[in-house]
Amino acid sequence: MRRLSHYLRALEGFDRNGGGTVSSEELASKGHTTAAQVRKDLSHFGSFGKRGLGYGVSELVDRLRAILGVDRAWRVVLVGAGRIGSALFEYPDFKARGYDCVAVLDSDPHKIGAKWGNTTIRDTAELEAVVVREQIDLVVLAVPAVAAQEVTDRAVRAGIKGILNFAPVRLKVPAQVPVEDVNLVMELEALSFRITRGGASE
Amino acid sequence: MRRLSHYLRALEGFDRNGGGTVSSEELASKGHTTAAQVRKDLSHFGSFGKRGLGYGVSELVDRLRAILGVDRAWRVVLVGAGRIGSALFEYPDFKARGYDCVAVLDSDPHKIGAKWGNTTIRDTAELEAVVVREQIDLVVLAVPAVAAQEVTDRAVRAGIKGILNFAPVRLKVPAQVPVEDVNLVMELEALSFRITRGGASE
DNA sequence: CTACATTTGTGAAGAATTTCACAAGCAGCC
DNA sequence: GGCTGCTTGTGAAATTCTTCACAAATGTAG
Ligand SMILES: NC(=O)c1ccc[n+]([C@@H]2O[C@H](COP(=O)([O-])OP(=O)(O)OC[C@H]3O[C@@H](n4cnc5c(N)ncnc54)[C@H](O)[C@@H]3O)[C@@H](O)[C@H]2O)c1
Ligand SMILES: NC(=O)c1ccc[n+]([C@@H]2O[C@H](COP(=O)([O-])OP(=O)(O)OC[C@H]3O[C@@H](n4cnc5c(N)ncnc54)[C@H](O)[C@@H]3O)[C@@H](O)[C@H]2O)c1
Repeated sequence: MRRLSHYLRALEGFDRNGGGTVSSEELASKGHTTAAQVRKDLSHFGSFGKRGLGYGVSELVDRLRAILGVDRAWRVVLVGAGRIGSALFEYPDFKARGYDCVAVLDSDPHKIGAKWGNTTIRDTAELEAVVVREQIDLVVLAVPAVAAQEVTDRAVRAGIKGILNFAPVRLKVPAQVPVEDVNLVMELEALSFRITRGGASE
Repeated sequence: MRRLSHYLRALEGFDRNGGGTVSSEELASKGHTTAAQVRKDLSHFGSFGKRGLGYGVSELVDRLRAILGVDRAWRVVLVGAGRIGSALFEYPDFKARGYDCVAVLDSDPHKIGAKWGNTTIRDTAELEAVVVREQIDLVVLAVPAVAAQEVTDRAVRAGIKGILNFAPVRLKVPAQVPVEDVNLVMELEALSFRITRGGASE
């Protein structure tokens, strides 16, 4: 469920404002759903929250973190030190959420050996070794489309647990390895689709 | 429907390989759905495709382009010439799809006046003027979260038609203005969610 | 022209998701 | 303790999305 992430985001806003509890109504108003939806979603994972009061903010944050798996550190390798790769590498929110970019790989001899902060860009040839030695959980794939499948296959064989893919191709992976695709062109197409047909309907 | 974009992507692969027609079966195998789904989706917009044969590739491409609104050029302004902004600006697939980044704005005096290719970074203060004068359709928002709502409000007032938002906030907009959010942290959370619960289930 | 092999378009069945509605639980107050 | 005012948790209804199944169309081959 994608909405759980939204709830977590919204809750963190409340947390800072000292509030002790939130009602499903309040949670729904952020994160654009209904109160009933919020309750259904949460009840699906257990029943926290006190009747008559609402949900304890910090308790619910902890629960959601556990459900989403953000209550631990994830070790990430970035493959492809290009434009998108560098933007992602420096994005502070990843680290803040426990996604630790412990290695950066590229195949371009001009880039290998360069330093980004304290991190040295290494050769993609080391992928398998890095995954195993550094106990990598996730790959962020920011290589050109033609290279994406090959890198994927090698990462999967090395025992990676999941892939965030920016290349506009559908990766073939075994069913146990989840892939999330980010395709910016598709987002723009969704926009123009919604504009050309009148319906807004977020 | 997000799947239409996938169909278009898949079709373009076929197009180059000279093929005259595709069956719903073939389209389904790429883009991970079923043949029935493909037919339902397409029939919802009219009935092209010949029984016994399949869909004419180039005709279907044209139809999908029209449905998605990619059969025209979209004029885009990029607001926020930071790390993500620069990656997006240079991303060739946007232009290839008809999304033309005709202006780049930023509020940082050190960046204003710099050139990216032939494009000069201008002051965000000019936003309204640019939207009107350059007939901008879409805003790509790549500014820090705190600035996002303000830029949005101004763009909306200036008559923007849609927003692609990279800032991790839920923008308040009138119902006629569609917003697509890109939130990379949420993608990673979706990954770790799927990993921690066993289910792959793309 | 007729039989045949395909593949679409679509109503109907089935599944999944969302909304409704309300009993049950909790805190505060008298 | 016994009301009162809220808010959760959750079956049941409603809605939306997906799959099934098959008649209707189209090209081909004999
Ligand atoms: N730039 C964007 O805004 C953007 C947006 C969405 C998606 N993407 C996608 O992200 C990918 C990268 O885009 P980019 O703009 O950063 O491109 P880029 O050319 O700037 O960077 C690609 C990097 O990958 C490296 N590389 C190539 N083959 C490799 C391999 N086999 N192993 C390791 N590294 C390899 C290259 O040396 C280069 O450094 C592309 O698939 C692109 O379609 C980019
Ligand atoms: N870097 C990433 O990989 C990444 C990924 C996802 C989302 N984001 C989001 O994208 C946004 C930008 O991230 P970034 O990493 O590019 O940050 P950045 O700091 O590199 O760039 C932000 C740019 O916006 C400019 N800016 C600030 N206020 C402005 C205003 N009012 N008008 C116009 N320009 C203004 C700044 O001068 C700067 O150039 C943030 O909201 C961030 O959360 C970034």
